[in-house]
Amino acid sequence: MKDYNFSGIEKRWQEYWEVNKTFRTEDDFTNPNKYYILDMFPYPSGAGLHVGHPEGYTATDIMARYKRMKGFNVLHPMGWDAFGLPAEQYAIQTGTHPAVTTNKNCDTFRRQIKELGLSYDWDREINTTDPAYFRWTQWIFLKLYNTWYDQANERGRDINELPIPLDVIKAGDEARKKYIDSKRLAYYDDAQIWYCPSCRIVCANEEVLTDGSHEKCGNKVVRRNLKQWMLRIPYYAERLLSGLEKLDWPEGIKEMQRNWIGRSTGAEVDFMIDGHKEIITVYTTRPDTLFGATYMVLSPEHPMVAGLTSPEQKQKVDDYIVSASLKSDLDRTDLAKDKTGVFTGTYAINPVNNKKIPVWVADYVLMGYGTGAIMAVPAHDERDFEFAKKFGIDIVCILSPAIDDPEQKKRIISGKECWSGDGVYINSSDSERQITLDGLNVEKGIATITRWIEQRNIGIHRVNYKLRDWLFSRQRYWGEPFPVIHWEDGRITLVDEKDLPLTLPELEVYEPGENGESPLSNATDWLYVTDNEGRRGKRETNTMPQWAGSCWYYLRFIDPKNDHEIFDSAKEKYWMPVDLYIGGAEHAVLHLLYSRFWHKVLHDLGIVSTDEPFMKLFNQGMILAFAYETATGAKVASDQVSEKEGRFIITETGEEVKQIVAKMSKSLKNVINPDDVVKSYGADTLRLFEMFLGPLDATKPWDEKGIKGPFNFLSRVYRLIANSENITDGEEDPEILRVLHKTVKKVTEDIEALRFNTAIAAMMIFLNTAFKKEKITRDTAAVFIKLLSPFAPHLGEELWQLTGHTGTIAYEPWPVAEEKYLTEDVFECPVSVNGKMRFKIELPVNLPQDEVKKIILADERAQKWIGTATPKVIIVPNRIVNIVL
RNA sequence: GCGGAUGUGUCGUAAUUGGUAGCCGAGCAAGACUUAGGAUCUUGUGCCUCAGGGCGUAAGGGUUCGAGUCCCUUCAUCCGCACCA
Repeated sequence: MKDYNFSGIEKRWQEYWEVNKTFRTEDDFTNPNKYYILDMFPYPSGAGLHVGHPEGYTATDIMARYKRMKGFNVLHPMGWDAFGLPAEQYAIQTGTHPAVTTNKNCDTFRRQIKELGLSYDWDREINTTDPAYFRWTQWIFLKLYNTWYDQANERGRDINELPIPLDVIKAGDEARKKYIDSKRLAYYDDAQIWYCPSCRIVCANEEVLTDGSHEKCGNKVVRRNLKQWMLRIPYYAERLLSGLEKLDWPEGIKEMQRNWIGRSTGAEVDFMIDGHKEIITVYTTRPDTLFGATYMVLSPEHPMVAGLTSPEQKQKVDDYIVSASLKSDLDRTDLAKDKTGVFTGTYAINPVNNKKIPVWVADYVLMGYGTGAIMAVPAHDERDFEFAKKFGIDIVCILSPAIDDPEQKKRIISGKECWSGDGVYINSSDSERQITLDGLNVEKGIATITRWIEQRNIGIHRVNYKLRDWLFSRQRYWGEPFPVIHWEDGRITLVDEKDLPLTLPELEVYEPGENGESPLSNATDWLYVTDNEGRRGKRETNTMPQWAGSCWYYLRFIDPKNDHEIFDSAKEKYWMPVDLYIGGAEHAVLHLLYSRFWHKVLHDLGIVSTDEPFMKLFNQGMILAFAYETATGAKVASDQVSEKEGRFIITETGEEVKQIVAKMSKSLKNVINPDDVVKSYGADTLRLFEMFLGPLDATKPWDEKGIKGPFNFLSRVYRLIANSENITDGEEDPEILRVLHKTVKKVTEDIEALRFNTAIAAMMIFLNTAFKKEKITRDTAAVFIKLLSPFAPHLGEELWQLTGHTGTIAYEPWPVAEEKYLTEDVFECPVSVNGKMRFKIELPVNLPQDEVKKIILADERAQKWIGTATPKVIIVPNRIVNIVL
């Protein structure tokens, strides 16, 4: 009897696929059914794969193989997001060129991935660090630089089509240049940025955690002012928001993107300043509460603070601004902290009633949002309420809350409690200015006051977004160089398209400068350039962030070897959009938002044909692992721990430890390497196990004990089908046929819905049935092998060959469930009494209801429950019968 | 605090979407075959039980002939956001 020798089988078929290029994708435009299925390509770290990687990769692989068998032309590629800090850190420590480290890591990843039997088209492999690739990343940067956003038409356009206002033209060349620069999607400017002194790197807002630490290293970041490249993503905020609606993405991810974009509607309102000529414009979502505005707050960074501060208050205000600038973001945003602020000594005039209200400076108002100034309505805004209470500012209630509790209502109206909900306005009239809101509700109030403000020309309806300009440069070596030259006369030019790629120079030292200069500033030969007129210039020394390469890689897979254009547009039209994109939820906002942004720009420029890149997105859940810690919290490596009578002890010392479930990480010493699993059980078992663990999107703990289930299953499959004495050529047993076709139906539906765990369970049920019968026909075996092959492709190929077929199973037609085997003529009808299942009775399918009733009521088991009563009988045809007493 | 999700045996999970709760697997127990088994094959396995049943899907309430599934309240866990005016 033959036994399941997985390592031999897997090696043989991996070689077969490699030699025969089984999974090479042709750009066969005659097949209208294309399927582009994509994994989030990995950063090839030095540690190699962990078992989380194969989860998503197996899911897409099953789908890809299934679609091929369904006759689709499938694009299923893999590549490397290979720029990044670790290789550069290693270079700083050892002097090894990051490219060397990167290539080594890619080799490891490629080997490991190939050992999982994933059906990628390796001819399309890409690497973001390859100049042939980043040439086009730089090319896109040129496009961003040369694009402006036409707000009227809501699309990006070539910078040469930018209309220049007359007054700018009159002001001369310099003004014209400035104006154009102010409209480009990519611009270079002083930016207040976060800097991580430990990594010596500038961080994007989104790389800084709430507690003010750098997400990469955990050390505290500080504020710096540096010249930086920025991208004007907020121009696309509205389209990034509305575009979400037609996408088949998890609701949670869409919601996170919506929150990140942070659209709000309200109004900008101008306030005159008592004794000054200037006007302060505030942004508010509640213009209806103007009558309750009892003070105003400017952000410490607001440009008008200095000018408005009275001489008596100057010292205090200056001190406050300095102390605010020294605060970390943690201190500034921590809710537990008391609000702080100082009075400027100046008063603004409330436009609805001409009342003077004090102007304060406080750091709870952020310069980066709205206008950096607010009107404060303590009675109807929690933050203002807290601030007003602390500093003894008036709290004027102008809205009677829509609540029943009379006590609470009293507190709110007297200004002792804050109310931000709906209600009816009170004290909100001014006859002189012809405005009244009294008696209205909030919705009507906002509409009324906004109209009034606009009519009086003191403000305007306004939509605001939290989304900020994207800080796009890093003081690093191992990234795409910007194709930019800064000339001695202060001008900036971009490297010509035909001179791309601009490659990285060789360096001796990778260490960044003390003040955050990039290591590239040491590359003197590379750095300095002179143009035809003898003008001297210096190359941009910043490099692009890691997001750059991953923003558009899905487009390069379409035509990865094209050396004269980014991709062939006929191929792009055929393959785009990505039909299914699977990856971790950690990229919910950044990668997916940035990609969508670039894609929309490219779409506006006519470079891509679709408005959105990823039609369906699915997040695989994280795989957690057991970890162990001692009473003092020290982590103990999993392989040093053993179980004894339900307790966990360190094998060597006998010390008891606690078992916890946590994210796999080096520090917890609980990372599981797929190589070990492949070695002991084989890749097919690993694939099956990861899919069988639970729903693809659930967070699941890795418990290797369970791997025996899938392993036994595959062994049994092999023993049944590989041993020819079990395979017959006669008529199939009707029960096997019925179960087989049920399995075909179930597996097909489950794959389509990404429910691989239940698909596997269905195949196990089939096998249990077949195993009991001991024999199956060749036809049955063929159908079952096809079902199994996307999940366990090596075994699928092997059994396909052993049952007398030649070549690969990868393009064999997917089986179809035949209805005639699915319908049965009798079924076990459950009978419940008062909703509780009591017994089952065999009934013919589609028996008329009165017949059913007659049979059921005559049954002695029913009689026992009914007794003398006259029951109501509810019949759900072919499903259940309920007797109600 | 706000937003999203989840809660079912000892464990991972399943349930034709309002119709038999616990499929499939792990673990455990008993047995068979074996020189041996961390192999293989049977069988059993939610809890309680006076053996007729009773109780069970985080807790409580509701709608329904019928609720794991729908509605309300509460609790717990996870994820994201967090002074965005």
